[in-house]
Amino acid sequence: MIGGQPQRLQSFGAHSMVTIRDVAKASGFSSSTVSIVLNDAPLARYIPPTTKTRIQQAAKKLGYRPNLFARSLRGKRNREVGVMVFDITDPYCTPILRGIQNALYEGSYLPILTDAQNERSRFLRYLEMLLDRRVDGLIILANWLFVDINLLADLERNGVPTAMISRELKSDSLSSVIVDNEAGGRMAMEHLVSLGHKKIAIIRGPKLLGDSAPRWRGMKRVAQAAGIALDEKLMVDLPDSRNPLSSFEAGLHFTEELLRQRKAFTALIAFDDLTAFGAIRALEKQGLRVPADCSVIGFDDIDQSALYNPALTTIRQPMQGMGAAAVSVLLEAITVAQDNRRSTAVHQKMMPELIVRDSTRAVR
Amino acid sequence: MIGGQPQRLQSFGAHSMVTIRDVAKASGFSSSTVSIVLNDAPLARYIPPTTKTRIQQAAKKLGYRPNLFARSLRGKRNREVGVMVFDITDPYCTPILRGIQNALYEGSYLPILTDAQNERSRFLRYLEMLLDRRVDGLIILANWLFVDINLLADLERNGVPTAMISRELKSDSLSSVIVDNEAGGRMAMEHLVSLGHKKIAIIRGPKLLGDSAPRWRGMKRVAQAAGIALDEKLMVDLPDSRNPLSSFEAGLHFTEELLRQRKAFTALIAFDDLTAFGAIRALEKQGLRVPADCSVIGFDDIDQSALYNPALTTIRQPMQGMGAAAVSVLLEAITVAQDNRRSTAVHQKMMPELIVRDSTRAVR
DNA sequence: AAAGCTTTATTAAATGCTTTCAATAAAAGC
DNA sequence: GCTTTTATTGAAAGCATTTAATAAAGCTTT
Repeated sequence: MIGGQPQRLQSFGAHSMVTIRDVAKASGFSSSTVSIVLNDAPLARYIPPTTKTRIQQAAKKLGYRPNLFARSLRGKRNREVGVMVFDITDPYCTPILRGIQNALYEGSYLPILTDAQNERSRFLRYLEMLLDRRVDGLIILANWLFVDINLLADLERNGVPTAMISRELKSDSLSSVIVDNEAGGRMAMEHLVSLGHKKIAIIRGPKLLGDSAPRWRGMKRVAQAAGIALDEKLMVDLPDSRNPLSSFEAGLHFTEELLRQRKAFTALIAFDDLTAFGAIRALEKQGLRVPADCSVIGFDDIDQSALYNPALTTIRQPMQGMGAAAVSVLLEAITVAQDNRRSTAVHQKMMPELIVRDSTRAVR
Repeated sequence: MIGGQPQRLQSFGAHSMVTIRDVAKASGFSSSTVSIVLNDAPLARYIPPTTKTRIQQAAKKLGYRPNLFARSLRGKRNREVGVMVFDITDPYCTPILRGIQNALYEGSYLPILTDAQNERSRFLRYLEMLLDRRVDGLIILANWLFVDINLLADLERNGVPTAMISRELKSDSLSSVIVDNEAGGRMAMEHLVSLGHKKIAIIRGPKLLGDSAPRWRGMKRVAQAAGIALDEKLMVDLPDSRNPLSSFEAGLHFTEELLRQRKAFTALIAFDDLTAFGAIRALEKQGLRVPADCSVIGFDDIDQSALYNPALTTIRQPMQGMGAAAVSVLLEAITVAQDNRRSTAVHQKMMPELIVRDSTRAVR
């Protein structure tokens, strides 16, 4: 036989360069047929089983793997999704990423992860890189403040299907998945009320953050309904700072402030778990025991809250679920976009859950 | 004009389809010239500035972005790196990911993140997907047990430049970056010894884990040198289990065991920070205060250790640095591979650092 | 000043690999 | 004998990069 291919060890070297032509040659059919068979394209209907198996076997023997560059070049899709995070060190991200990962895996998509490190310029640079790569879609984990109007406009303009997690959106081209913050606020307050607390300190979120207001609203409603007068002196707002690691420091600082005022309180609602940790640190520093002298409740239920000392009572966001939900919304949008239909954005709100642990207790 | 292109709004839709031809047409040169100019290829030397600027301006005006599929198809490189993690919820990962991300960013590479969720099958599937995508390189964060011989062989065979973090390797095709575990063990023990502790409990790592032995060796050496007799009764090994979240539970459980034996100890060295948290929980449950009644020291310095209650004394792994180091080793290997030179693996060992916080104290 | 050689400037065409459309050929059905 | 259905394929398209080739201009040399 002239020009016989040398036997080659399967998959030696960099996923060796077996092309569709090689399979064609080896099976005795044209590359068109091979492509049709291997992709089970519509035309495969006309191809007899014998041919199919012969091609499949040849492909297998050679260890053929289609070149995805070529495929994407032709087919305009990628099976890659850009996942943009503002600060990957934020423990809030991790379970969401897990959820995203997992859901993408089901759909055989791969995530390109970018971590903006809270820098706007990085975010934009990454956005550019991802669009250059023609990702099929974008998931944005807006765990930070400056997802402003301009940014949203940029995102809407690029026309890539996009789902945003943790930021309430009205857009009808960008989808969103958020937790029901108001319900969460209610739950926190209800829990404390049910334990008999009346003098409740509250560390509210930064004004600029969309989560802050609804949580506060939820708390207020419940307090009102229970006939509890919330004391403005027992409340602070976290600053609109940009460093989330400082949540802890902020909790520490503002709790110390509250203590300094010597206005008594028996419970404290923190904006999130890290803030709660800070609050606990401050209380213990003063010699106050949690929960004996003061109950503390957080928000999020990040992984370490269960391990904290004391284990933290908190409002759990279904983070993995939110990640998964974002993916499913996105994949839907992607298929719609691929059919050139205009997709309409979905806005999903998920229920939080009260997790009672050891940092809250009935008032004495 | 027959068949004239309809005017199309710039960058409308998905990063519109401006090709190099369009730039060629607009600038009045051929696509070859455009390519040469825009990439500053060797031949650009012969191209006069006037031409260059004309082309650049045209490219800019049209908002031309080269199609990376086409480029990768031709050039065989991707500027994507696969980052494989065994369990993204392990807090140990996060700072490493940050380090990787950051270093890749400098080199204009993008990471595809895969989270094997401690399942071998997922890992293999992901490996396949990444190789299909012809990533330029692979970074593997081996923060879990079963990176066994077979797996390593698989990795060596595929021929893609690879750097492994946190697993000691002898391979001369796979590079590795690890912490100097023995030094870490020494530091932990030295610290306790310097505080006057003599009765020291130790929760060692799982036998199967490469980190365990050297850490233990380090501790032993220091104890020996200081004339301290380590009591086998005060030691346990973590089980070779597969769920890392159970680090905490394991710490809790084994510390309770130790306490049940009623063998006195004034300090405890935990295999890692999560184990230390568990140990602290167990001690406090018994009414023992940390560090007043017992000092506890961890290993890793994950982010939450500073926030823990009490703030944890620990041995810090330079996690961001390790991530960055892995990237730099990898990028080096990638360029070598691209020149078709045979790359030789690099094995880097980084120094840990003692971080003294509030969980250790001089013995009474 | 003509011929020959370099250097400069530009491009046509080939390459990378797959998918898909239109076309052909053969077989089957009426 | 003519239309469908079945089976297969050539060629085009997708887009950028690179090589080899061409063309023009600039220098030497005799």
